Amino acid sequence: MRDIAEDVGVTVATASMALRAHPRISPQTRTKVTEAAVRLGYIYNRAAANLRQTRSSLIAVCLSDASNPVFNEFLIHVEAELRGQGRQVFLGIARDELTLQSQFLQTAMEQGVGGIVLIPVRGTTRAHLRPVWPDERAEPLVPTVLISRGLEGLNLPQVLNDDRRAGTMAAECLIAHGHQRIIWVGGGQDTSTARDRQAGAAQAIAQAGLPAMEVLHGPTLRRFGLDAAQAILKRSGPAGRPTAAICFSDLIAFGMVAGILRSGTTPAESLSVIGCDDMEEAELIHPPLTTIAVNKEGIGRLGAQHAITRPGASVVTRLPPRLILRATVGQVAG
Amino acid sequence: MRDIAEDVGVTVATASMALRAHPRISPQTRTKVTEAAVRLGYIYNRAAANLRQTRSSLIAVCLSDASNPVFNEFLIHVEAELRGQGRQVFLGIARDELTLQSQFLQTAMEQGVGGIVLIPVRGTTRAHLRPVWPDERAEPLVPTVLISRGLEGLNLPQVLNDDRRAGTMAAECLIAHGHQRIIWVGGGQDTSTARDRQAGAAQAIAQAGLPAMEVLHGPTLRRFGLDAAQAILKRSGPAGRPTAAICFSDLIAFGMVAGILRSGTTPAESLSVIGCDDMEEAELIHPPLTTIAVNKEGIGRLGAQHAITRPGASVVTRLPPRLILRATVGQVAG
DNA sequence: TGTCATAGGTCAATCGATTAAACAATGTTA
DNA sequence: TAACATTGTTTAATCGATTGACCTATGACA
Repeated sequence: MRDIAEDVGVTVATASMALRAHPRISPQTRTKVTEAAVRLGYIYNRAAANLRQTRSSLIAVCLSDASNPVFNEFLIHVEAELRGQGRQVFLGIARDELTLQSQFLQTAMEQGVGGIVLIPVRGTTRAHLRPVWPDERAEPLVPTVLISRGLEGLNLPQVLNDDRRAGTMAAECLIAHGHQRIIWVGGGQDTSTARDRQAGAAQAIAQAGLPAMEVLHGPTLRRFGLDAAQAILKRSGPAGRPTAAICFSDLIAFGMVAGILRSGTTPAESLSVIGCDDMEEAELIHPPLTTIAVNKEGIGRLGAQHAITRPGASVVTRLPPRLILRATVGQVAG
Repeated sequence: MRDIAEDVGVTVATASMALRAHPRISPQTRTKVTEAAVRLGYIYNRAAANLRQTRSSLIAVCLSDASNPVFNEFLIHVEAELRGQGRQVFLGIARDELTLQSQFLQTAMEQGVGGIVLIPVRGTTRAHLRPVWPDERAEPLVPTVLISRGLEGLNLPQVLNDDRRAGTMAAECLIAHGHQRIIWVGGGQDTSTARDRQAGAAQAIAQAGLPAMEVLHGPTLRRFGLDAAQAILKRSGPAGRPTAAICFSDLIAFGMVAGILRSGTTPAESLSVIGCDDMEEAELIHPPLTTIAVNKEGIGRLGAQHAITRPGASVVTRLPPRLILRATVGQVAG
């Protein structure tokens, strides 16, 4: 920048203002400055600018875990929105470890990010957010938003899927197809997503007057779904086992579908499967997966916006899910 | 930092040195300073430090396209290695657009990154790298490394899979199973990955004295594989069509497998399929996919290292692939 | 006792940009 | 013609940390 100024014969201040098209600068000098900038191959130092302005165009995005592709789908939309808003992504992957997450938040603050989009690791409490939120009584140091997974009693903006509703929709879909013995596969009690979806499903089943659903908690992995499906199908006779499964996540549903095929049958005829998320591949596996679609783009984009302009207090937004009927839920005979 | 200095009763310079455990500072003052730092909730401003030091711990990582999950698998390993080395990730997703890629490289330089890991968008030339490499005769402004996809004649460090070998291995596997009519599905001429894999396969087929393989180029999408499989199976009688397909990427292979199942048959009995990449789900679909495994961790980690410490001139590293025999390749009858 | 090394700090410049306030030149108004 | 706006630019402080040069006790040695 000094070079430019010298080249044109003005001061650095003028050059700075000229480059930012400040109204106080005459058009002539501005063009001269911009030309010189190009000619000299000038590279704007955003970090220096941020330092002076004590605000930053860098936004931290922390994924609890990248092994579940659905989080990458969120990431894509968050990144798109941020870029559209002239922000940059400072990425962290917490690998489901609370300490990694805290460390990342710490470096994010050190790097001077202007906002944070967080898919929290399971078990996250206020204490783990201390790097961004040292004083409980005040607001976080920078606009911070939780997406996809909620954290209760936290007074933080959150953008979530309406997971309770999603669970209900899944159960209702199965019930409408005549299923009476339904099993819940996957999840656990340690994320709001899993808790809410399960609670929603349980509620719908209770409301329909059906026996309480069996619950099989487990990790969000294809492998778990695959093993679960095979185990269920091994149980003696169709009378002794559920006819349909609600999977906490599509990832598990994919595994179940594969497991069912490996057992030599198909989902619709032996064990109906409904997933949740509507991941990209859901319609492209065989047979195509019936699932509850989560508005990943809506959540990602709104989350990104909230990380830029702090929304009022603790706004919890829940976007409605949508039922996608495909081929893995069959009508119960009789 | 000023607050700390005042609190302890030293100058800012001393505080700075104390926090970095400079030998000139006595243990006593150091502990006093560190204590004060904790007590006052001090947050290290890495950007300011980088500004002064004119070097940065931020490393740019640019993905050509996040819709192919294999790039996310690379990302995970790159991130892990960078974090291990005390660096941070500045992420960009180019959505397969050259302009987005150039824009990202520009912002990366503006942000003052210390290195760049790039999976280049198809069609990338030196001109598109100008933001990082303005002067052709000199080195890039910061250590820059290409991973996964190579760019010819570029005098840049590259860490790649040995794609030619991968293509050869795939073809040899099919040939060993008795296949004579083999079709190539996916890819094109615009990435080194696709070109090399295809060339490797073609070579193996020629060497075996078999008729040249049919080629069906197309986008790296499940959908393309699915449609391709159905189209191939619709051709009149087994005599008139290939008995095996080499897919440019697992993603396409997944689609083909689904398409074959939708046609009411299975890969091993009607159209053998071999993929390339060995994505996480390859072993968890039904039937499990035979594929050529790419050393994604090796490439990701080595790439990350090269972006930190510039390796000698233009080092092109090709990591060897590995054949993973699973269930989608069948023996040809007769 | 005078000289010198050493330990432990302080001073002040610096990285690259931004910005409030001061200033000079020109035009405008009473 | 004197007082005042207006326009375009410069001056100098600032963001937060780092660092080479300089300074001051204290103890060691001749």
